Amino acid sequence: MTELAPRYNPKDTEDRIYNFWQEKNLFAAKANPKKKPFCIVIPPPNVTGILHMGHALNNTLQDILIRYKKMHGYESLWMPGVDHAGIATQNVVERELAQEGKTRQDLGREKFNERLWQWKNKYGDTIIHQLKKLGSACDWPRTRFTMDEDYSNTVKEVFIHLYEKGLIYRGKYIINWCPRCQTALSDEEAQHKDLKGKLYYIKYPFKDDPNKFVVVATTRPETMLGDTAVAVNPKDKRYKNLIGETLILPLMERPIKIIADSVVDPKFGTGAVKVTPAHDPNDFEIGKRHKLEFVNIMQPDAKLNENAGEFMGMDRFEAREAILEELEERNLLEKTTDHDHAVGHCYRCHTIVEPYLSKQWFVKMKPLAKPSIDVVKKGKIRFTPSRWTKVYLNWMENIQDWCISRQIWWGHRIPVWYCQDCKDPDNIIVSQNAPAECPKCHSRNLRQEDDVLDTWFSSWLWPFATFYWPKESEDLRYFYPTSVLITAPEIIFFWVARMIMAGMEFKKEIPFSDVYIHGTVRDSKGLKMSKSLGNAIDPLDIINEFGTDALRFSLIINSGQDLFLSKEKFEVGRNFANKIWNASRFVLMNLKEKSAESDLCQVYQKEKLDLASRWILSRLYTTIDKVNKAIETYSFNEAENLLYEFFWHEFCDWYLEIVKDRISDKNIQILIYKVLEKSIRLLHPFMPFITEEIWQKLAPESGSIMLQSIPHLQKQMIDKKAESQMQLVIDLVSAVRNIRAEWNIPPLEKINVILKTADTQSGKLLDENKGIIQNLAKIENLTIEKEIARPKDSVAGVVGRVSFFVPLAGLIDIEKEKNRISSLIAQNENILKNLNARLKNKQFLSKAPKDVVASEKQKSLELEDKINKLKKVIKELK
RNA sequence: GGGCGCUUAGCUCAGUUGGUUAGAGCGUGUGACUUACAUUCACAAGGUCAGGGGUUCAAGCCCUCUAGCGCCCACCA
Repeated sequence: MTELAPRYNPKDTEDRIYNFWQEKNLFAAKANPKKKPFCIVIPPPNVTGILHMGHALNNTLQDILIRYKKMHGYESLWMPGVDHAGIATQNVVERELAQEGKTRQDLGREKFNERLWQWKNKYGDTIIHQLKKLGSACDWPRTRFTMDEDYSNTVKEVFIHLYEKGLIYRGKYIINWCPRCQTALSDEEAQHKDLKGKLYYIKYPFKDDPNKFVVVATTRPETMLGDTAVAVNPKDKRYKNLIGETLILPLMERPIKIIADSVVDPKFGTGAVKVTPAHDPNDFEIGKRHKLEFVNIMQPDAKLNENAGEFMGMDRFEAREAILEELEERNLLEKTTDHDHAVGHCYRCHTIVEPYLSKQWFVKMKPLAKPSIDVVKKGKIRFTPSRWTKVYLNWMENIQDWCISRQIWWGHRIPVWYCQDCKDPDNIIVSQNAPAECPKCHSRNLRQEDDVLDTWFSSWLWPFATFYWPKESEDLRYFYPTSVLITAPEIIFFWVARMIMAGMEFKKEIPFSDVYIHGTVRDSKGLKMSKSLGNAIDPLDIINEFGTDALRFSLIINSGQDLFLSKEKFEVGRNFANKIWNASRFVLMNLKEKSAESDLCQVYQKEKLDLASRWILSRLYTTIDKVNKAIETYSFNEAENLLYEFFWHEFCDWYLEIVKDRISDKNIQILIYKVLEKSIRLLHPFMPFITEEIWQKLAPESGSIMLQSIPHLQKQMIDKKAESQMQLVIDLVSAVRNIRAEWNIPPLEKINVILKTADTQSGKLLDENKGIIQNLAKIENLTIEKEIARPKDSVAGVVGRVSFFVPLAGLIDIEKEKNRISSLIAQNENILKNLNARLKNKQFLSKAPKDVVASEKQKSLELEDKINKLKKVIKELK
């Protein structure tokens, strides 16, 4: 009754299967008091997102858990959504505009926003379609967007709450400024990269004696135009008596004072540091302490402004060169040395960011951090792998205030209005909706804050805002706190930590109990895979060539640490899928008794089963048990290894081969059917498409595989005795095959094998499984003797307590055989020597646990027996 | 400057709480159209577990030092 092609073809099945799931509404979940909830909120991909390997890994992991938990009886919800990704999206649309020769300013805020929405409506679903290609079992009708109306209201609500609590403030500070995106960034959004830079030593002459100097060292000479002091350490003897003296800032010819401040490190550079309060966070603090002037020399696009004198209009790096040239001309550049230092880069466009003085909005983080530190320390939220706990805590304990305002137009506009008539900059009106008038002067001339909020200021609300909080709902009560959050390491600060803080602040509860941090996807050289590096493997290409299940399986089996991927690595998954397919094909081909299922209980009576069947069932249930445990501990690669090993190397390589010649036996058919269908169910969370396709052939009447349960663990089927007995059979077959290969006996040429064992148990066991052994090792005649001399012209081996001989008239080379056996003896004697030394050691005997000692003794006896048998063989070899 | 991770077969990696003779996949070699699957099957070769020191009856695993690689954080201009 086979209907299966000889090869698995993912293209024939995947879209059809996915549609089938969707039509049957199998991804939907809702509050169900009869079941336990399991919920994952998706890390919302950017609306500009295009599926990359990181997404593929991240979402496969989530999908595995969602499907697994559903099949484990949970009400399993995967909440999907998309992030508006302020800067990234605005950049995309601005690039589009640039092609038309326009800027966003040309359009104006309103028109530009219309354009952004148009873009979103046209392209914003791309990533969702791609997630569907991956097989993601998200409850799609719930899909949320961080700029949906409800969601935006939640964001405003939260802003107002924090403002009223005194946790939001506005002020002029040094922030990270991206001159290309022309917006402020948070500390996390400025990524530090080590650059090979230079340290320039510049002479600042004394006002009173232009021939004498103080030399300062700087990496950014252009900022000297904004210097308003030179600072030295008060304890520095070299400069002590110069404190208070006046220098002339070269180029600007401005008098500046030498001041003393203890932050100056006397060991760095010359021990004298130029102070630029408007362009360096350190200097900003010094400036405040010493009431210095704050001279901003830059425009938002990093070109120098009117405060830069003759350098006005130059770009910052152009100015750097010009300034150095001029200093050199004037003989004020003492020297230049190489200097490696970390420089911040915009995480969206990779432009070097500028420390820039500007008025921004901030959230005070320390009060929010405290409860979030506690819940992790108390273990209410657990990180896996656990080492990330420390990373989280370290960041939380040193948390800085969060700059949340962005000078872009795509995002949640800050719900703040200023009265244009009050002329009081501190008169801030914070409100959900546009206020009608100024509460102080009743003027209607109000203006909303231009800035929008950091994208992460909306995504930190994700675990409850997606459920329409602050509205109460059954779903929110049922699914919150969610179960586990799965993400990449670099997202811990951006998102995970902040979600925990938001959860504790607004819901007074943790947002999730587990955080699983997966590795980074790298190429085979270890570089992070990215489009800009051109080293990315496109998951959709892999899906196209190998299939989605192959992509998923290969990714997960390589996960655990960082993943080093190359295209060839996806062959594992493809080959395994094909193996599953063909094993199923074989089973279905031979399954005549479809009704046989009803006889299952009878078949399952252990005492009625042959050894191999007891063995495969024991292996199956052991695997089920271990896979369950692996998933519960987030050891996904371990789970896949277990499944791979069991299905391929135990079920296919041994069991199916063993039963092939008895395939007409009804009970055998039932057994292979049952082992297969249980394996398919257990495999489903990992390889959803192929398992559904096969399931539809195995049990079409039952609906989708997604509605089935993970096979129930039946401990009584785990049979260690059967496993060790079967091992003897396997070892014997392998040993005979080895001899065939060793002596170049063609695979099809039948041979005779004589077993010799005084151990009646082994003898009986092997006799009972004679047929299997003969078949698998292609043996014509297998005879079992209690005592027999080595047959003439035979080679020998020892397995367990059994010797065996293979007569090979004419083929045997006595010397070769002698050497082979001798080296076997030597090998074993070596092991025995170590073992016996241990067993003679009084310390070992007294201190090691009894069972260890006992098993070592047992081993010693077995080895001795084996060596004796081998020695006997060699003796007879004459 | 702190913190973390990695170093195990030619390559990529597993290796639970310390307990046999350290495993897998790929690659390599040999053989096979034996077929549910050549995206297959059988067999094999290949490792002083980065190095030193320590704890222990027992160390790939625990402690310590060293070296190399990688990542993260940090205001040394």
